[in-house]
Amino acid sequence: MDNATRSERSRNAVIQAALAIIARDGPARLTLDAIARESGISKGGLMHQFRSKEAVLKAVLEQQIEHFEAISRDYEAKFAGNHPAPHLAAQIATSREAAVGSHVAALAAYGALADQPDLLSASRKLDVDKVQAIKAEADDPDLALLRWTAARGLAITAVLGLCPFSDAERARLFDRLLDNHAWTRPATAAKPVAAGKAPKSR
Amino acid sequence: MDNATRSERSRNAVIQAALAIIARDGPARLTLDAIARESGISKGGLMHQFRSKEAVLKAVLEQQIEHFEAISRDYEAKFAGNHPAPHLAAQIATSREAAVGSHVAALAAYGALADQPDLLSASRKLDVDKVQAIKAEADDPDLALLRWTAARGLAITAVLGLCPFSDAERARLFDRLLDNHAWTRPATAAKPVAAGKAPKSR
DNA sequence: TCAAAAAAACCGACCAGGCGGTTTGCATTT
DNA sequence: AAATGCAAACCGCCTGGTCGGTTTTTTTGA
Repeated sequence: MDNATRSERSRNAVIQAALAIIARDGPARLTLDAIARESGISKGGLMHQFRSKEAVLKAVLEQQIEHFEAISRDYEAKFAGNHPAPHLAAQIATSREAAVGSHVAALAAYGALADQPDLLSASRKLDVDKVQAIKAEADDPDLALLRWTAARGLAITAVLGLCPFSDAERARLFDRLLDNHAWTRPATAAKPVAAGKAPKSR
Repeated sequence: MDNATRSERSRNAVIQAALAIIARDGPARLTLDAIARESGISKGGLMHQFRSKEAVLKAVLEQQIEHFEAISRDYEAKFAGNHPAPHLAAQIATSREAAVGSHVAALAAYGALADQPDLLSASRKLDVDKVQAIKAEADDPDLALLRWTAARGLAITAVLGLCPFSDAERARLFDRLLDNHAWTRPATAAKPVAAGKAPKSR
């Protein structure tokens, strides 16, 4: 087998093994030996592909981020044009996916955050862009941001097992968040409540 | 010194030490030896007061939960009577406090969640009650829940360092969440979007 | 074209340090 | 004198990471 694809295969097996362990046993049991065992690769091989455990974590996180970025892109494409606020809708829909899927993503983040908080800076950076897009397209930017935040909160709490809502209730709330004409800007509120920043021109 | 108060003092010192370590070094560095060192109590003494590390974690979490419960009660008292939705307002205000304070609370939760997810069930149980109260007092229950969720999300992401907003922006969003007359129910939406559950009588 | 050599992928035993927890012994309360 | 609170040395396990050696692929150069 080709050398490059060999490495690729191994690295991939490692990432999948790590995700499986996190999903099955929790982030606390994600050890290098466990990863080696689960992936069928020896520890030496594992350490050849990833210099350290942190490197493995990083790869896992990047994979998960890319996974949800892809979903996000799909929704963006789907909503573009025929939706009054496509970016917002796409992000809410993506959060909904994160909330229902196997909760691996944030549990991985969890494990990472405990040791290396900066591994998540990448994710936050992506969020900044999305926030920009949501603000730009919004009639009432703060309202849009809050809808996004609510969706985010719903997803994170669900993944972390902190969500006090039933599945049905959560689904209903996501629907409401997505239902654009349930969120018309109240006539009285342009409302930049005292907060230094000058209200953006638009 | 009295025996009971001596124990009390020690237990308290341990909890404070644990919080200090989490805030300063992160949850990963919260070891029994570190707690003993930081609190000035020997490891033997520590293990005499707490049977295991899990017991320490539990005590720390309970302390933090009580801390925010107290804040919550204060706001409840403040808003009761003179506010159209006192419970909701109180919870949003409490979340705001959590977002600005030192981020110890959720980092503690973090450390706990990695090993013992059930330690947080207490917190979730309290949330269920709050959700009930918010629903009961609301004109548009789902809207109220979403405002609560948004506040929650804002707080959690801030604490975890995942919030893409600036401090000023976050403050503005909290203000908006609290501003009750910016959240009138849209005329068109009673809106129980298809979701099995019959709309509660309330 | 094809060995030979270099490099890359891989293996699995090994190790040092850190960790949660125990034990033994002593001082102070009850 | 019994019990409680505390001290400090100690223990075994687990974990991340290393190391010498083997196999497989790639490069070299005659």
